[in-house]
Amino acid sequence: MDAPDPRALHDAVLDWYDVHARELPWRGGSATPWSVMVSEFMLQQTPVARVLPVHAAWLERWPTPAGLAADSTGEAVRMWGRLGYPRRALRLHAAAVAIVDRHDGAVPPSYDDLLALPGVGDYTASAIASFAFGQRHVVLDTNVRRVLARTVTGTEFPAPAVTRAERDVATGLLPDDEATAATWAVATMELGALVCTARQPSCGSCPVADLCAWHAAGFPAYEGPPRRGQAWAGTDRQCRGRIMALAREADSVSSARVEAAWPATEQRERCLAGLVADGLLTQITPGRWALPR
DNA sequence: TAGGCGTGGTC
DNA sequence: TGACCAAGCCT
Repeated sequence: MDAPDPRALHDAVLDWYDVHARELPWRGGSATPWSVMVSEFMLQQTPVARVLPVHAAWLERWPTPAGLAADSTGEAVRMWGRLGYPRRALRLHAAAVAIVDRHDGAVPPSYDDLLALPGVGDYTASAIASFAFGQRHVVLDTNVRRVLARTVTGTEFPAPAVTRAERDVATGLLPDDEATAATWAVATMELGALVCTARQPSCGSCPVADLCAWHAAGFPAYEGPPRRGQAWAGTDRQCRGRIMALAREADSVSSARVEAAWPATEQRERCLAGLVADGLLTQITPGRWALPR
């Protein structure tokens, strides 16, 4: 099965998006670049449904990068709530500070300037440049990678890490026109999020089912290397999460409370030290911790 | 580059 | 019911 005709793919995906796009607060003409940027940080590994309320509260409190930059990192971590990976809150705060310092408080439109910000990698820089500024960029997130793996390459899942060949495919498929390219980026992501999903894709209602190489090949099962699992029970991650939950809920936390939450001494001490080293926690007195003031 | 890093929902 | 998954980044 050959790769589908690019124009047919474009037309089908763009037409589908025109009808089925979700209305999200960080989309549409009224969304500011800052709103887009905040959403991209929050959506790194966190589902849309959980991001929505936190994103709204965040923008109400800090409508601009300068507002966040003027507040403490601890407040950012507290507002982050239970989105997970709280270091993202730290990085978003640091990015806001950098935007004030280097870009007069305005989210920069340049991919390179965006990429230089803390917590911004290739995906996030491309996404902000594309979604907030309408530029033409390859936006390769997990959704787009899965859509291209299936429709173009004919495999159920993409490789564990982005390959050169994969990037070439995405680049070759990017529409020439800037505005169309930006819509293509968000439309392919949306298709992956709503239809071409990881576990039970809705091929019956997919606009490109008749163009899809994986479909044409009879849905061959994934044969690549095993995909990375995430250990959880008993890990440092769980321990750190437990401690951070305590710290978010109170002005400060005693060592007795931490000990009750995580009895294993060695691991508890290691995680406490790690959280302090990461800037997520401060030791305010011997045996008492708090979010950074 | 592989592994660490939160949290909760789904089937 | 316990894997698997969710708009990744950093070291």
